[in-house]
Amino acid sequence: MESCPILFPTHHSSSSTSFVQYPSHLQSNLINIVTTYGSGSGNKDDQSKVSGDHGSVVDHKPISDTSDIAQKKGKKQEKKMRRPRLAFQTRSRVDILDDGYRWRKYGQKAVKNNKFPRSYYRCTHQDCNVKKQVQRLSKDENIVVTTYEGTHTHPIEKPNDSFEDILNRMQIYANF
DNA sequence: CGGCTTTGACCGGCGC
DNA sequence: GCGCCGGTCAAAGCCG
Repeated sequence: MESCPILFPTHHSSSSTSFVQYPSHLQSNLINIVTTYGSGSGNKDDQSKVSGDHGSVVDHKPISDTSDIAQKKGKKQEKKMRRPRLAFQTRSRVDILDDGYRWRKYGQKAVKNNKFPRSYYRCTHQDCNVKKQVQRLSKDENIVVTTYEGTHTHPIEKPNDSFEDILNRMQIYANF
């Protein structure tokens, strides 16, 4: 996997097709980028009311409006905190890509159509609610799909060559 | 020792 | 209502 610098096109502009070189030490080659928005998945996120009580998780305040009761009937129309979701596929032998941020694994679940489990990570920051999930495709063991959800509210910790630029581009995509 | 991974339980949404 | 399915929690243990 080493010494195979792959280029991937950034298709943000219709005319100019820029390429970003992928460092070989990342042991991964970017294949595809898909940006979606959390319209379907609700932001149930942390209810902070588990049976374990006094969980005192992050004081994540929901976006409860004044007329939340009235909205409860309508619901699922707007709001839902459309946090941007960015998914990109890489051809890599390792699941965890060092993107410069520190992640804490908080779950691992097996999905139906894939024999490989999906890992859930969260950015280890107090105010940073960025999550990401990593999954390896069952069809191609070499393909790893990494999905980012949210936007970092703090600067990157370990700048990583081109990866920072890639992430920066992704943020641009995510915003609009 | 501290931070992180592991792992089963739990929970909410959705479909039957 | 029940069970599947995907996402999260949290106790315990691992590892530098």
